[in-house]
This record gives sequence, structure tokens and C-alpha cells, in this order.
Amino acid sequence: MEGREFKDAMYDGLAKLLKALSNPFRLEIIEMLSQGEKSVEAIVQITNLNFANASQHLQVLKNNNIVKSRKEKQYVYYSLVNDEFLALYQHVVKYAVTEIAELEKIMNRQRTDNQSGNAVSLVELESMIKNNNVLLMDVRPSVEFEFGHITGALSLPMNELMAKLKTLPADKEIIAYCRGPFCVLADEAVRILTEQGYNVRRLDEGYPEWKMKQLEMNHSN
Amino acid sequence: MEGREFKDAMYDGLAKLLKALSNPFRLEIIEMLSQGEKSVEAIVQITNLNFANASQHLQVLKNNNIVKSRKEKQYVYYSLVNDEFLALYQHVVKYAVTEIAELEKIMNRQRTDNQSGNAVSLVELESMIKNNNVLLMDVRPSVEFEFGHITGALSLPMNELMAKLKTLPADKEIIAYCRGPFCVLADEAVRILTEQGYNVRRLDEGYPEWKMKQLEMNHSN
DNA sequence: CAAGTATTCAATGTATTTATTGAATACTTG
DNA sequence: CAAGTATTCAATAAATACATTGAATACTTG
Repeated sequence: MEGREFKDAMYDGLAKLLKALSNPFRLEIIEMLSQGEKSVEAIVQITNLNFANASQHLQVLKNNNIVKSRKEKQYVYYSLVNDEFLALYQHVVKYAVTEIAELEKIMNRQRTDNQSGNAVSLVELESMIKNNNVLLMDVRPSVEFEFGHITGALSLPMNELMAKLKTLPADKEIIAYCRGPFCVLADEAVRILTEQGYNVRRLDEGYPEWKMKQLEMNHSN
Repeated sequence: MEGREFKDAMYDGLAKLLKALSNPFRLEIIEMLSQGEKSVEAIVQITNLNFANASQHLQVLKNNNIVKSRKEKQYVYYSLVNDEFLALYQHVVKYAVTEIAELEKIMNRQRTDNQSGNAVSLVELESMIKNNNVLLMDVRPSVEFEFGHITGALSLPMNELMAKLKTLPADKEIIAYCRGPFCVLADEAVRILTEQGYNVRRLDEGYPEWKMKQLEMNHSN
């Protein structure tokens, strides 16, 4: 193979991968799957796509080795192909929200509207947990919590939040987290709990970011 | 802003960035610019695009904050917008060549054809340099070497290689490197020098990967 | 095995991306 | 300031991506 042919093949392949990623619905699907595997039905519900369209997008992701599927009974479950891909996706998101002015602005506005402006980073969280006086609260649906969560977190899904308000200690600072930087559940929790007089902030990142960070640390040891 | 609106805005923004990256010519331009700034003319020559088309692609990259331009005399010079982007691009490439079977295969075939199969990684290089008996050789054009190169490397551009063969020590192992994993100059050098009886291997990565690694190390200190 | 449900396939029209062409602009140099 | 050069702009045609629709498939359960 000549040098030119080789390069063309590599750039074509790269472009194919990036093309598969360059659609907002497919990105939303990827984001969903970063919380664990989901049925097509669940994907349809959350994305507001119809079945045929969602299926089409899923095929694109599958043909580009971004997701894999397994069949159980009459349902098909999709999940991300591996953690390397998740790390890449997170890098893209991180770049976008820190380096693209437009997205940074939207993100900040969202956080201000929800009174969750001063978010805590994963690094800060670590030292806060060491100093102990903090309650880490996972506000995702319990299925997602069960699939995996930050060590030491308490599961308190949004729909149970109001009912279980009294069980929360008034003296501890509360850190709420959910799926990641785009997830608004934690914002919502911060808004509600602030109104109720709690000292609460959100975590900048979510469970998948924490998970990848753990993997990285294990790898470098 | 409602949660749905917010998410849509974020995914649209992300998709826009990825769309700008999802074209083989634009990727080739990015790869070129990772060696330093280039004039439109240089970009046209290497990519085989015509001026109007190259300019169009450059506008796309510029509108998405991937490249920036500066004008000097009648020439316009383009360069990558910052190192964060370069790091992201390198992550994409690394993912693609290690996780996408198709690209991995093409890469391996290329290396086998050029007798440069057992490439050295940056990590290996480091320890080899400590143990000293190795000559690190940069085979890129001298302009690129002058813009930046791996510490301790000798500049020996491909077009001078044959002429300066005798100046190379026969007792040292030679490591040739160029622009990165897609660059075939180092393969070419390995082929030629092996024929001449030298003990030579190529570096898996290139100058930009080394540069980013240095930055990372400085950052974590 | 019939009926129901989950998912995918295939076909079509529309929107978007890309290459090509020719002209316009901007800058330099004599 | 005229002529030449580098780059961009604008318009168009061709290729590709996407949403929508209706049907087909595959599987489960009674």
C-alpha cells in the first residue's frame, strides 16, 4: 500500500467514526448508555424518537462499534462497547464544555437558573469526604444506582426526595450528583433542598466520570 | 431554560463540533497543523484539494473553533486553536487505531510492508535514552524540526537521508520518528536504513504526541 | 399455533454536506 | 496606482444523512 492510500484509509476510517458521533440524538443515546444498558423502549421514551428512527440510529452506532446489543426474551438491550469509548466520549464532552464558549455559556446559565452555580469537582469531593462532614446523595433512578454508584453515596431518587426530606441531616453539607455534566436532576435537587434550608451543592460530574477516574487510578498503580 | 431545552442545546453543540471533525480532508488538515502553522498553499499542496475547496474546509474548522488564522503579507497562516484540542484529537486517533479492528489491521499491514513492525513506544524510548546507546532521528522536513522536536533528536530529513548515510554511527541503535502514527516517513527511513544494514526501528508516535506528554507531566507536577 | 409485542427493514422525500466553477476581494510590489 | 498573487465568496449540482411511513421479522405467551 502506498503512503497516500494508507493515509486515505486511516482518515476515512477516523471520519467514519466521528460521523457516527456527530448527531445529537446519537449523543443522547450514548449519554444514556453511559449509565448502563437500556432497552430500545427506554431509549425511545427518553429521546422522543419513534421506534424506527431510534432503531436506525442504534444501527449506526452498532455498525461503528460504539454500542453492542444483546437480546433477552423479546427485548433488545443496548450498551456501550467498552470503557475506552466512554473515556473518549467524556473527553469530548469535557473539551466542549470548557473550551467552546457557546456551550460554556449555556452550561453556566443553566447552573445559575438552578442556583447550583458553585458546583463541586470530583477532586474537591475526595478531600471533603476525608474530612467527613458531608453527605453524598445520588439522585438518579434506583436502577441506575444499583448498576453502579460512587462509593459511600446514599440513593435518594428525585421522585422520593420530597417524601424523605426529613431523613436528611440538617447539620451536614449535602452534595447531590446524577448522570454527568448534562444531567439536570442534581440541579433540581439543589434548587429544592436550598429552598428547604439545606446547605447543598451539586457535583460537577456524575457517576460515569467517577467510574472512569477510578479505572484510571487503578491502571496507573 | 427547561431541562429538555438545555440538553438539546448541549447535544446540538457537541454534534456540531463532531460534525466539523467528521471529514477525512479536515482530519488531514488537522494532522498537518499539529506540526505547526501552515499557509493555505501548503495545505493545498499536501491534501490535493483545490484552493476554493481547501478554503471551505478551513472555514468550517475556523467556525468551530478548531483552527485559527493570522495574515502576514499576502499569505494566511492557519494553526490549531490550542493544545487542549490537540490532546482531544490525539485521543480520538489513539482510540481508533487501538479499538477499531479495521484501522488496526490497516496500520499493521502498513508497518509490516515497511519492515517497521516492532515500533518503539514513547515510554520505551524514555528508558532507552537513559541507557544511552541510542540515536534518535527526526526525519521530518527541517521546518517542522525547527518549530519543535523531541529533546536530543538529530534532524535528518528524508531528502537528505541518502546523502548523509555515512555520518550515522553503525554501533548505535537508531530510532526514527516523524509526525505521528499516520506518518509514513519514519517507515520509509526504517526500510532504507535496514537495507543498509543499520539496526533501526520507528517510534510508534511522533513529535506532537511527545509534546502533549511533556505538557501533561508538567501539569501533574 | 395464533395473537400480541418489540424491533428492524425498506422505500421515499427532504435537508444537509461536499466538490466544482467562476468571480470577487485583499494585499503586495513595482 | 496598475498588475499580479493569495485567498475567499457565491452559486450550483451531486452525494449523503435523516425522518417518516408502512410493512416484515422475531420472539413470547396463552
